[in-house]
Amino acid sequence: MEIKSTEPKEPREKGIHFIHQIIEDDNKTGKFEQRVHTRFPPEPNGYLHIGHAKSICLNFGTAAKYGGLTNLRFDDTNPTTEDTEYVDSIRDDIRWLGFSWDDREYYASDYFEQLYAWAVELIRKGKAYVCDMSAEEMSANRGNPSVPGKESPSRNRSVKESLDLFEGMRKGEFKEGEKTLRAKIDMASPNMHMRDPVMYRIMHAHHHRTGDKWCIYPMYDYAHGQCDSIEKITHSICTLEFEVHRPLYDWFVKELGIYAPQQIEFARLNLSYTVMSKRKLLQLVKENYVNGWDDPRMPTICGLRRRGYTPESLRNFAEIIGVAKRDNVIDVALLEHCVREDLNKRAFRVMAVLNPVKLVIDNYPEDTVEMLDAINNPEDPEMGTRQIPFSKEIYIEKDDFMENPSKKYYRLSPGAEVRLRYAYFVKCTHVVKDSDGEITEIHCTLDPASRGGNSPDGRKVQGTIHWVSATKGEQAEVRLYDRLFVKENPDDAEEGKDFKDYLNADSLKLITAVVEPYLKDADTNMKYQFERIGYFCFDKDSSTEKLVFNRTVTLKDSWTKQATK
RNA sequence: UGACCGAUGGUGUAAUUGGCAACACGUCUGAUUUUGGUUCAGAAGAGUUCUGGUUCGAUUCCAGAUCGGUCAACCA
Repeated sequence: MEIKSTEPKEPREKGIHFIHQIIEDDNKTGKFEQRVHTRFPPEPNGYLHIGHAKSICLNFGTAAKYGGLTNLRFDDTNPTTEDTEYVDSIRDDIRWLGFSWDDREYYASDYFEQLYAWAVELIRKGKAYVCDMSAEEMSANRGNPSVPGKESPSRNRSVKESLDLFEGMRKGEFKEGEKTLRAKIDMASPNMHMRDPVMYRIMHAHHHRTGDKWCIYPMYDYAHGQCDSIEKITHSICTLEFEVHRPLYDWFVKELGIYAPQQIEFARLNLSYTVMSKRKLLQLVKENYVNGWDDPRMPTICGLRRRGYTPESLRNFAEIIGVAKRDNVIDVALLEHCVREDLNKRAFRVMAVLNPVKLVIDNYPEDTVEMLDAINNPEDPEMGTRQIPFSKEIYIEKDDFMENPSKKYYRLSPGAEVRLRYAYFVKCTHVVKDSDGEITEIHCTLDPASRGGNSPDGRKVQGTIHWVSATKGEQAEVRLYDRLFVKENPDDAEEGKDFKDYLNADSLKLITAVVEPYLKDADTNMKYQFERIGYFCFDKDSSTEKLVFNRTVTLKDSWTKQATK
């Protein structure tokens, strides 16, 4: 007799990505004594976008997975572009996403003194020198990938002289651009970054943290690896474009003989129908194509938040898209799927009519308002029920009535019967039109026995439509957002055009809707589903006189898809 | 052009590290449904850029080619 093995299959996790594989290998060999310590290193010169969210989730998520820590480190080595406004927004965004760096909030500028001392050390070792060349000269002498560069005349000046000049640079004895400190590596290297890269430049600029203490500032390449080293970072995760910088990153650490973190590069996120570069996002804001960094059409974290995205949905998105090294374009439909999935579970259902037409129930008493029970979320009974006022005159969507319906249309039409959600079955008797032939009123009779939405005779109706009492409903401004661009890749512009030529003219539609009275008490922390329409959130522009809702995303709609076929 | 990196359905990511390609999104059917939502059942869609090599066997290893990306700021 065959004995079935009850031995469970090795519960090996399938499909872990290459970065986690590297970490698991390192943990096996003990390369970092089983430590995992990452960092998220934004430059405070702009707002974070969903691409950064991917990186944040990767860094914080990786550390959490392997029992390690993540530092937040502001890469503030260029005082002319950076500002505390950005520091604050970056902190908010990371916290909102759900991650914590505890008290490990660092700044590259915290290490300026140490970086300076190390630079002096490199000069002493003959590995760095003060260069007199201007930016133009330097560029002209750098050569190109196939032509080696020319060495600077300053390259062979004495250690003593470089030391004195570097001190003079720090003391402010030179004008901006007059001198630089350069690493002495190899002007003939096939890697352009190794051709005596600049380590320090002179900038007589006020720094948002160090004030006027310094007039020389380290370059990214000289600062980043050393900051990682000081913080004992194990895996320094960055995007692909820094791959060619890695030899330089390793060079500094090696020449200085200090602790060596490992830089690992992954492919940045690209999303269809949007742009991701800081420069372009800034342009959209500056030139008023959108209303600020947190415009709900922006791919910024604050924009997505205002749009109604939840941290959970973004984290799940980051998880689902994976991490690899090949260039990728993620379909926005996947992002939308992630919010829908999350909002379906948590959104409070309400009824709102966005494009109203009046429906009059002829056999219903004039002055009666009755309260009907409605379920707040069929996915979560714990969210309870509420009452909705019903009256003789109500609003329904224009789309939910058709005078000459097609075969598969099962909403309201002359002679047809539908269910008013949570209310009654109604049958259309006739319509009233104005002189232009526009329908102004739809008349119905209701079946009193169907109160609540079911008929005792067991009769079925195909369609259920939503409605709002004409007398008890509230007006609200509803902002219907759609994708910002009409082109899948706006960066891929035709001759003579640029990404702005592909802006979607209909990315925002403002309408006045009528919503059920419950929403008078709406609040910004709540997520709503306007039944049969989409997910919406309460916008901060709301006031006591005006309710404002943003459409996060529509519901999936297999009807219009079929109807427009 | 030189260095570095990459290439798997429409999109993204996998494939027990050499054992006859899986998952998700999207698309399409159908069922259920007081949301044409959700849920459920199912289908179509790639033979892994190409050419050789190693091997009983290659998406995986090797060589070459092709295509794509990144890099020539005193930006990060």
